[in-house]
Amino acid sequence: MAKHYENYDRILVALDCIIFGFDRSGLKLLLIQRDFEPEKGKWSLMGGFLNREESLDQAADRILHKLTGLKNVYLEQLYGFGEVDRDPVERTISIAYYALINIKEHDKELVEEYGARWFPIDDLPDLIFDHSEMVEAAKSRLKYRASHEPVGFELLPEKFTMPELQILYEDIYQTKLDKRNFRRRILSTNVLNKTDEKQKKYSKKGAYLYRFDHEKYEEKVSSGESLVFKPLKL
Amino acid sequence: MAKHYENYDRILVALDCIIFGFDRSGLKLLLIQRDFEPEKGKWSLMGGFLNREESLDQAADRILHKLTGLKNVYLEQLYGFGEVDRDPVERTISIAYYALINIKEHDKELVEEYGARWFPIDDLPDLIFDHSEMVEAAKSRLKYRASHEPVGFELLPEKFTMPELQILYEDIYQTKLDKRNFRRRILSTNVLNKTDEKQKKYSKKGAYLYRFDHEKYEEKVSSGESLVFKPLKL
DNA sequence: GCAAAAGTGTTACGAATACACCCATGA
DNA sequence: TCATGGGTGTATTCGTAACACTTTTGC
Repeated sequence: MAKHYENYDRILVALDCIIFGFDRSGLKLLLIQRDFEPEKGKWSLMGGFLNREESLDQAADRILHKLTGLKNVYLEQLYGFGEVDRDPVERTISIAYYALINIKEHDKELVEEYGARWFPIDDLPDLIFDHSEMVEAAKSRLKYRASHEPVGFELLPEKFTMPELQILYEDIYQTKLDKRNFRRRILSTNVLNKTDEKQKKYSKKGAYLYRFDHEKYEEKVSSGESLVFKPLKL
Repeated sequence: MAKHYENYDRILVALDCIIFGFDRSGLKLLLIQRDFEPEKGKWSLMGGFLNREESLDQAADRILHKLTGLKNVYLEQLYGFGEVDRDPVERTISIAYYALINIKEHDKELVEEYGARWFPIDDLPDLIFDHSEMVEAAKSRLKYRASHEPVGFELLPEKFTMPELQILYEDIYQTKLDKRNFRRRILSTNVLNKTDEKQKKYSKKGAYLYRFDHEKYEEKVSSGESLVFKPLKL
């Protein structure tokens, strides 16, 4: 620690958000098209700069809100990217955050205004600066997180079917999972409530809708039960 | 992302190092006594500020070197701490790094010069600012890391005994481990070489010294073997 | 009646755990 | 000779993985 603070460099602190969404066709990322130089026209993560009077978390929230119109979404700090030449304009560091949002709920007008688009996680365009690196880090963090905590539900609507949940996990883990083993393990956590409604959009037979039970989950966690959402060994 | 960079705040970026060491008596942390206001005389992590012309990793390296005299040690970025009022002097954010060093190898004179001291991990003094939070984060990251990769060896001398290795893991995981199960699992990874030397300092019988085989480990990793250093379920 | 997706149980294997005694040596 | 820490093997349990057929219903 320094004796005085006067002689040190003040630096631009950026924040970049990796925004995950999910629908039946798979896991997706929300990207914007940069409308200014450098790298104008190229795809990038939604970002912004830290203001002196807000915390890192608040700044990330603000930036996410600006693009999606959403508040109170799952948002976790990922990593600080700090190569000297990461931004050609000026020395910056960037703290990357990743968000899990319900893809149905974001503000489509805002997204349009920003020239943003959802991309399938396995078919992303080239990104500016070190943003691809950030995305890779986010994917692997999500993998880890999803196998320890029920974050998957952040990406789903309130009611969802088992096949949907399975597609989500398969996309997160990038593997095929066995239907029977998957159901058994997910249901054995005892934090899903089966409704008697059926989702008939995607099949003739229809699939039962389930709801994640936050209270039951919190109960289990606080009673020290180690709840693991690991539908396969990784 | 902003249209222009001019109108944004430049901010002090600090780095703080959680420095782990280990000897027979357990896992330890190297702390310094602040010799300037605010919080003069209180214990704190070793820290410093990011210079414009160095990366975050380089800055962390530099700061660690300044206190320990060591280069090329295990150093991993932990988390960015960014509450508005975390430092009463001026708005700063701090990127915390944690280091695993061989406690025998650091420069004792430097450490003395800084008024630094090793504290047992379970008997730490109060720390300034948000440094206790950083330490907690480092402990849990180390736990995670140690169960997935052989980082424990970073904390040990080149040759070490099974009982020593076990004490280390017990300290990291904060549990007692079964001797037989521990040995079996560690040895089953096949990346330790037994020497025929015995360490007789701590027992009459003496304990065999082992060496970690970096090449064998890299081989296994790159051949896709999923090597797990998890001596118990957590 | 058939195509398409949803739903359901059992067996086998391997990993994790629990557990207690003998060994070597210096004092 | 005895106290101290080092070293060793087996049986059991539990979780994970592999695997195939029946159900429902819209067309």
